[in-house]
Parts: sequence; structure tokens; C-alpha cells
Amino acid sequence: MTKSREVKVVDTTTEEKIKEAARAVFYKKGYAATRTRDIAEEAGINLALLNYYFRSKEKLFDMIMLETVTGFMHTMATILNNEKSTLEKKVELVASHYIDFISKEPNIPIFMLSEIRNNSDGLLKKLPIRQLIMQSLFFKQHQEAVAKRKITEPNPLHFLMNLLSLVVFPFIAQPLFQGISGLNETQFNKLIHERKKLIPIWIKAMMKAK
Amino acid sequence: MTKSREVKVVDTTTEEKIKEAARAVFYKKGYAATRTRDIAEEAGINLALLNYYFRSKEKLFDMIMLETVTGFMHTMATILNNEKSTLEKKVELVASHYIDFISKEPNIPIFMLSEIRNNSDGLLKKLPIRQLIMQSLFFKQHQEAVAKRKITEPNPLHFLMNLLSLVVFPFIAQPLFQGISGLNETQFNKLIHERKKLIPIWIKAMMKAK
DNA sequence: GTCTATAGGGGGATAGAC
DNA sequence: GTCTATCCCCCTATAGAC
Repeated sequence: MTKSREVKVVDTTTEEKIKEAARAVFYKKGYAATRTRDIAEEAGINLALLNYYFRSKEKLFDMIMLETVTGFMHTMATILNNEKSTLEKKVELVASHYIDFISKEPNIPIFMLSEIRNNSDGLLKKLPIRQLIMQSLFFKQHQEAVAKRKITEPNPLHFLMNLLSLVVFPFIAQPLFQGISGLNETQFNKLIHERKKLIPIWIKAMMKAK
Repeated sequence: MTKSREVKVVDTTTEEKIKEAARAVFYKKGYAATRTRDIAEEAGINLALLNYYFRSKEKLFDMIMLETVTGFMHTMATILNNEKSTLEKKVELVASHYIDFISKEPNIPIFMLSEIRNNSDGLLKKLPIRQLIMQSLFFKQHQEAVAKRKITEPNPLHFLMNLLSLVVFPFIAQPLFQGISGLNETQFNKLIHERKKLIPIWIKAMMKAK
């Protein structure tokens, strides 16, 4: 490995610094409440450089939004289409992966979902989300399980909604649940990590209910 | 009933008109993206009147935010403390009530949860949320059910999180799920209303799982 | 109470030196 | 590529007439 490659890992370019700063600020505050000055400060650069590299706040935002949603859906599709895992294993993988992922970036879900709401015509319809998910192996395995009477709920969308609800919502409503319970952040995090094991058990029971 | 009371029901005062307009716009766009001009236009009044009645955008927002959160928690506490209903019935009531409620105001959940996130020190700690919920009959009934081995999950917070996740999250992620499924709004609404019956069944099964 | 007109400030974007 | 200085629009809030 050359020196220059080593350096490249540590020292990021100015463009990358701005993008990472923008990501952090946008995730936390959302588009409207973010000022380009906040991003510049976070990146440790001057405001003018932001426009030099990205032309406008909106273009910078669109780029980050696209990367975020694409990344999220790509990972999802990869898990749901894994040829080597059963339906149950996929549930486990989704719970485990996303709980770890969102723990590191707790603002991503509410960021994505708020911004998609202002924007839904623009972004979502450009991505091949529907095919990726609806024709996934996950859905086929669900249909098989229904045919074999191993699952009672015939609608795969309920299945997926339930899984994502149980995984994602506790993060979104974290301040509320901490307020209700009086748990501090560490304790609440522990509770959420318990769910990596619990959610697969719950999902299994739910889907056999009648 | 006098004429004046009849009129009062139909013709709202200017103050109320502004507040309702503000509620609609804030729910839809959030605090930062809302302009006082939008509110004035929505209310059909002049911009200056907003400040005449409410002093500032922030004060108007705080009032609406407080009413919204208070209303939400008050209803929740009322259901969870109902002396005449069993634990199972309370699950049914929560699902049924909130699915109807959020169907009429679909932006409330993401509005509340986003704005609470920017604000958590301010608002939540002023309300007696913790006592209302943690000491509710709902939680006592849960503990009894655990003691009688009718429920395997001993943590009532998981119980409540799961219930609210299944009820609320599909609304929050509605654009995403419509994008995935290709359902139109009417079809998606039908799907959500199915959940009034399904969620109690699912919750029952989940909580007996092991 | 309700309006028009405007003050005042903040924020996105650019010009131009280095 | 990076900075300082500045433009200019838009938004909140208020002054003052009616």
C-alpha cells in the first residue's frame, strides 16, 4: 500500500469534508432548519467553498438524500434477496443490521421519512424500489409459507410493515419513550439492543396468530 | 339554543381561524419550513393579525405544540387507565382510536416526533407523562398477567413500544410503503384499517411468545 | 380589530483578491 | 482552491392609518 493511499484514508478532501458535515447537519436538523453557514462551520471551511463545490444548498441536499435513501434500500434489498437464508433468518438479519445501523445514526429514520414526505413525487418514483422489494426472495418465501399454512397473514406488506415498525419506531420515538420510562440514554440503548433477539421471536409468533 | 350559540359554532373567531390555519400548516411542513405568510393566507387574514393575536411565530407554535402533545397523551392516559376494560380490551381501544385519529390527521405523528426531537428538554419534561403512563392501570394489568404466566415478556415498555410501533409507524412511513407496494391512497387506507382488527391479535400472540 | 407599508435581520449565493 | 466582503431576496415583526 502506497503512502498516498494511506493518507487518503485519513485526510479527506475538502469536498468530502463538506459532504460529511452536510450529512451530519441535515440528518440532525432537516433541510429547512439547516443553514449553509452551519455546514461550513461543521466542516471547518468557509461558506463560499460550499457553493464552489456544490452550487447550492439544494443540490448538496439532493445528493445526500439520494445517497441515503439508495443506501438504505440497497441494503434492504440485499438482505431480502439473499439466496442462502430462510425467511426466518432474513427477519433476524433485518432486525440485527438495522438496529446496529440506526444506533450509529439515530437521526436517519426521521430524517428520511420527514424529507420524503415533502418530496415524495420527486425522489421515490425515480428509484426501482418497487421491483427490488415486491419481487424479492423474501416475498416469495412468504408466499410459500402461506401456501404451506406456516403463516396465517397472507399479505406480505403487513409482514414487512410489522417488521420495520418494530425495528425502526422505537428510535423515532426515543425521546418520548425515555420521557415515559425515565430511562437514560445508556439504559434505553440496552433495551433497544435486546430487541435484536426479541423481534424475530415476536414476528414468528405474530405471523402464526389467528 | 340561542341564535348566538348557533353562530358561534359555524363562524369561528379570527383568533381561532389563525390557530386552526397554523395547526394545519405546522403539521404539514414543520416549524422551520413554515412561513407566517403561509399561515395568514391559509387563515384568509392579514399577516399583521397573526402577531397582533399571538405576538410571534414561536409563541403560536409553542401553543399548538403543547396542545397537540397534551391532547395525545391525555387520550392515551384515559384509555390506559380505564377501570372497566381488560388489558386486551385496552390494546383494542388504543389501536382503534389512534388509527382513526391519525387517519384524520396523518401528519401528526411525524410532526410531533420531529419537533419533540429538536426540543426534548423543553416540552416533555414539563408534562407529567411519566406518572400518567408508568403508573397506569395498563401497566398494572400487564404485571399481573406476567405474574400469572399469561404474558412472557416481562418489560411493560416493550409491550407499549410494540403496540405503538404497529399502530403509528405505517402512517409515518406511508409514502415509502406506497412506493414499495404501488398501492394508491385509498387502497393503502383500507390496508391500515384492517390493522384495527389485526393488531390486537398480533399483540396477543407476540406477548405469549417465548 | 384589521389593514398597508416598511423596518430590520438573516440566510443563500456570488464577486473578486490572493 | 480558498478566503473576505457584499449583494439581495425573503421572512418576521412592528408602526401607524383607518
